[in-house]
Amino acid sequence: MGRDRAGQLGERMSEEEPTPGSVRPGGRTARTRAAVLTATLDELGEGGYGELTMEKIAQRSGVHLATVYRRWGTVERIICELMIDKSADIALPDTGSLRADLLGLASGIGGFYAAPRNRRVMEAVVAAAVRQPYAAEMLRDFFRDRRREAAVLVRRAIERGEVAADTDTDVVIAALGAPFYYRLLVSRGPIDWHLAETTAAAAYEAARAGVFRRAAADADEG
Amino acid sequence: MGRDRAGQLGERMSEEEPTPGSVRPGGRTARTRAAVLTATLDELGEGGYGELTMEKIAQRSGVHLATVYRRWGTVERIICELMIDKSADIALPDTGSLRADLLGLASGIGGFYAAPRNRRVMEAVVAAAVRQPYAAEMLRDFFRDRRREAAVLVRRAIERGEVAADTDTDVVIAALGAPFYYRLLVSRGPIDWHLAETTAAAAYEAARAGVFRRAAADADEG
DNA sequence: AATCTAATGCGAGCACGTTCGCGTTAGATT
DNA sequence: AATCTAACGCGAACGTGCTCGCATTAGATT
Repeated sequence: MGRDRAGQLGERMSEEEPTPGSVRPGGRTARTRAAVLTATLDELGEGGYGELTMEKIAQRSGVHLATVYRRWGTVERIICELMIDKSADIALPDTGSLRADLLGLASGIGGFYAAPRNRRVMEAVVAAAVRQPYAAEMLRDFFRDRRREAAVLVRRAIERGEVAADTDTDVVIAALGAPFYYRLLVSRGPIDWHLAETTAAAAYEAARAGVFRRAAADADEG
Repeated sequence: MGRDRAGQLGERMSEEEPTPGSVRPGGRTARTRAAVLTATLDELGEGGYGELTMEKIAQRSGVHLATVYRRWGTVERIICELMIDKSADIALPDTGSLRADLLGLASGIGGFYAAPRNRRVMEAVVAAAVRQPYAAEMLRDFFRDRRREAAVLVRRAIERGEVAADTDTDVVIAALGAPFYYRLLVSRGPIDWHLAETTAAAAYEAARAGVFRRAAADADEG
């Protein structure tokens, strides 16, 4: 694992100076990394992104401030690495019906963000993405990949004939996820079971109605 | 004056010392305010939230840095005020059918965020909300109010008998809005006509199917 | 086990954001 | 029009975030 971390995070175009920690990923370096990421997660759990500073991370982790700056440079980079690291794989169900699969995925997402700590990490990543371009790229790519993984649910439904063959799988998954992030970032309410249930049902009904077909958005009505 | 500035810039709970600009809102004060908000909007349009600083705002607006600090204290407060100020009323259609009304509202939202400048303001507000509690409150309340205004579309549909009487109007509007903010903040792609069309159709089909009813989320199927 | 050097610890120094006190301006009041 | 004072302009000073050079440590290599 981790034998070549070059190009792992931000934009490293010029082939100079490997990121500290990328050449000797063993023993001490790994401990430092773990200590910093753990400390960051704890700090985020307590105060959130607004009160997160490099100094607090350094103090809590026991790693020297200059070391933290050398390896990550900004709190945003640490947050990005933390998210990829936590990358809590939300289980992809396979029940045999799209409706149940979507509900399972929705409850997985809901369960994940019901934990305040995970919610804080997500908030921090989004805020970081607004401020730093590389964080925005990371966020975009990360979620694109996750949607691609989840798209298999819809492909199976297509094979079963539950939804139209030209259904845009990515859009279905995006439609399933969107309400959670709206609740998380905009309306800022609790993420509960009702949200998961409603969201899954809405995505299902829309998909069944052919709303997400690639060819025509509104094919079967009127 | 200036005998006791305690608590001026922070959270203002205690009934002391009015915010600068609130006592004499006329002439010069109004010009200063307008200059700062305009400058902030321009700065956001160019560099985004990440490169927004009090000093840039002061320089571009021609207002002295100390004055900007005294009246707003943080860029986040300026951003909040800017958003409330811009409060670009997205028109609420009244076509006689829920489907067309939802499509009209969606295209209104889509058209608004298709402008990079408006998109940047929204991004900044969300980022600000993650960092500062009062910005989070403002954001939550602001969007709650806007959803309430838009809920009339759904109420009319209920009266016409298009959807169930116990349909949760707020949830319908939230479902209509969510995909835009997901696109805006997470998947970070362009906000185009197709998104508006798909989103409106999805919300409509789900509402028709009874997904958003208050009593039971999944009433009419199976 | 001896050697090499990436990674870390340490503290000084720099830069920038932020605050403060005081004098001035201009809108409001009489 | 004379007076009052909130709001503003100005520059100095403060604090914090961030960087840099050097010594030390410890993982990797032979």
